[in-house]
Amino acid sequence: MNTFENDIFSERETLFVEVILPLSLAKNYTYRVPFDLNDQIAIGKRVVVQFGKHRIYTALISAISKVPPTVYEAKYIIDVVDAEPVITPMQLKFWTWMTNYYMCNEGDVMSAALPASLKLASETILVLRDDYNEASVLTDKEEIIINALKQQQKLTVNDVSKLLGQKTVYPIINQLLDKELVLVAEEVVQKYKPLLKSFIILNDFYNDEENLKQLFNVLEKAPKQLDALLAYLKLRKTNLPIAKEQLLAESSCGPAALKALTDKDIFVVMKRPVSRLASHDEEFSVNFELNGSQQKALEQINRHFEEKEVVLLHGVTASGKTQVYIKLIEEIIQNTDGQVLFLLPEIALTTQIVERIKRYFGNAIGVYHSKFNNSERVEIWNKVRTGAYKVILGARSAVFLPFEDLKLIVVDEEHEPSYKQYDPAPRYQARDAAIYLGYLHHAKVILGSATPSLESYYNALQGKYGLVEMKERFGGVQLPNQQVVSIAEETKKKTMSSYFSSVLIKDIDLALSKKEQIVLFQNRRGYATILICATCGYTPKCVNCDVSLTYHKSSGKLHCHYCGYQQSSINICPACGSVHVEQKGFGTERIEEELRLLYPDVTIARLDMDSTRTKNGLQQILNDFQEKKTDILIGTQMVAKGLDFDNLNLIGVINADTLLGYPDFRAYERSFQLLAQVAGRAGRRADQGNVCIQTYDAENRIIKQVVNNDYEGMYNDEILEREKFLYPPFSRMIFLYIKHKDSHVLDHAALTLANILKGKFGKRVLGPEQPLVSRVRNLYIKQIIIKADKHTAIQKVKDALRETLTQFNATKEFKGIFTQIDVDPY
DNA sequence: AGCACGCCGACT
DNA sequence: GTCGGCGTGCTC
Repeated sequence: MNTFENDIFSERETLFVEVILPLSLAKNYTYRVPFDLNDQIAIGKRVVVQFGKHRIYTALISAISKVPPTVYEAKYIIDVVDAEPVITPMQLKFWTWMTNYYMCNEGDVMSAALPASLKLASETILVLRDDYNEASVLTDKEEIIINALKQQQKLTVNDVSKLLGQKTVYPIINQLLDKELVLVAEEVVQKYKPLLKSFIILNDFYNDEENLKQLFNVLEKAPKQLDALLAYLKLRKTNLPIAKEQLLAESSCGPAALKALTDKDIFVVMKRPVSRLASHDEEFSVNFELNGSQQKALEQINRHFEEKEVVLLHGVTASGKTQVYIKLIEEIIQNTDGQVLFLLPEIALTTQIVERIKRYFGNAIGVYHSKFNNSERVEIWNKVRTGAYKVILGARSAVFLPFEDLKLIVVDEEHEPSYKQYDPAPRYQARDAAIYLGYLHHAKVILGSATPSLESYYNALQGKYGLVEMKERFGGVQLPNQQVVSIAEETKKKTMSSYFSSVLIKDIDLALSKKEQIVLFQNRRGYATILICATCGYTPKCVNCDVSLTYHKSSGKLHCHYCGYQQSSINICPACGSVHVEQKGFGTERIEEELRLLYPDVTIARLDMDSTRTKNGLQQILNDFQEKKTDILIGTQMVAKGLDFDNLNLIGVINADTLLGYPDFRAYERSFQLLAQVAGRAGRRADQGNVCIQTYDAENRIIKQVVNNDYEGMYNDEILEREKFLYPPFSRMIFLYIKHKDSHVLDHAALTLANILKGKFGKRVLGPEQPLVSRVRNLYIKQIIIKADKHTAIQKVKDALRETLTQFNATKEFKGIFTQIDVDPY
């Protein structure tokens, strides 16, 4: 770079950079580059810029130009943060695609993609001026600030606010600035600090044999120090750096002796950054054999990969898909230098599958998910970038990692709804984004599921994806024996014991007698769903949202699951004064309680969002179950995901109807997937498992298809419905949410907007409708749906929609209206 | 996302 | 009068 031409270039040219700010802004901003930074800027590097009056942000350079902006004067960038770009050109392409496809802002994508620590924090800081003039006349408040500054050198704006006990402090600060008493210093803090560890090195002087001998003589009188030296010399033979605590552990000396040696300059302490991540040094052990159907599946996948980019692996539960993935990954990392991305639903990442894969790939594997703290995430980020990690196991956000050379992407449980991000923007579907990421890297993509999403299966049948089926369970284990129990019938015969049918009770008794474990599934957390007054029908509702409050017995409070609002429970109906307030509906907590009454001597645990809130809560509950400390585990959807227990042979579904009744075109597909997934947990080892599904609607076709393991039947029925009503995969959907605090203003705005859109897109526009929850956090919500059939150019629709919204938002009448777009809202 | 500016009601 | 609340618009 240091050619003669470049030097001229860097001194003479005035350059401008377009930057992405980590904010939800509709466009990017242009800054001017000071001459002395000219040779440091590059696309993908971060720069420090001032944005607005006082805020300092780290922005990312997305383009460099020599043309100054015409309508405004660009501010200078303050500094360049990185020596090398942190974002690759490939990642920027990926961001651009995501911005366009999901109709969000580049800043949204940047916020989602970068670990928080790579975005620098800024705080506006006040300092006393050097030439501070004591003689100035001060108001009381000014004096408070000045005195505080004298004591502690610097204050943030926030500090001042607290100090004075008032919110509006800018006028006062401005006065101080005007009087030339204080200065505003912007301090950008790098949040990420590598973990430093102390290492001990012997002063080079003593590497000389003679000098070392003399040292031994000198240390005769200090046995502890001598011991430390001997331990050091012994450890040094391993040729590994010697950590301070390691030396302390190896020798009988204490920190005092070590300090003495350091003070005498015999030892030198060096601080070096080390990895925060526990490393797994186990050897690769990949010598397992695939069974016949797995081997066949592997061969078919590889054959499809010769001509197709994406293959759908449809394998029944417990068919051993994971082993097939492992072989595929192994082929990549043994034969190439490339990387593999293995996507999993968040919940599955904390469980056994991760352990299993770690066992095979040891140190070359990185795990990335939301429970890691920032420092850990940056480390993983860097290791992906340098190629130290060959395999990355991650939840949906792992698609943003800086892959160098991606060769294969595995999307396990590809039908999982958790691959979709709902809030905030970017509202992306990680499975679909992964396919695009694969396209960018020329990597192959494998989608795996026992119950593929209708779209993926449709794409496979259409020949867009390769299709590979595995219909045998691993080790020839039979599919569980599934039975359906009609709650209606048992209620009539009065054979129900609270929520449990006589059939389920019998099964539980049998399993307990055989010392087998049981999982009961209820798709609802909390104790009772709602409280209802038996006299007048009053139900307590959330003050901010249009939903009934859920009663949680453990806290004794009513909770809103949408905004987190809580209030104490009621015994007396506030509407009519009646004391007959009853609980209606039942969640996991209530089932646990009822079950304890029936089985007082049995250990029962509960697995749901409430019982796993703490960091290790989930792992603890799962470990207890694994170690057979728990007999019965009651859980929500969480129990359906990726759990694999040897001794689990009975699964009870308390009430399958709650799933089926959901007013959504995907309700049946989702119910099938969930029930099949739950049922698949039973009997994964030698014995045939048992599944007992309780329902009011025993004749429902989905229930029958679940019992018969009839995925194709479900697919055929559903795909006809989808075609008839023009739902995906026969159309593309865009949801538009319109929000405002006043319901009348909202109604009017939504209607107007819908009419504008109908004028442009005709009958493809549906609504405005009232969504299921029509008010959240004090904002009323309306929904407009755009359904574009397959022959519509979706990009044109998006362009037109964006234009319409820009115009709409600019209309005076609709200024306060808040719109949100969700592309592919599923 | 912040933060200033402007308008409005409340209170020393 | 000033303080604080909230709505609105802007940031290269």
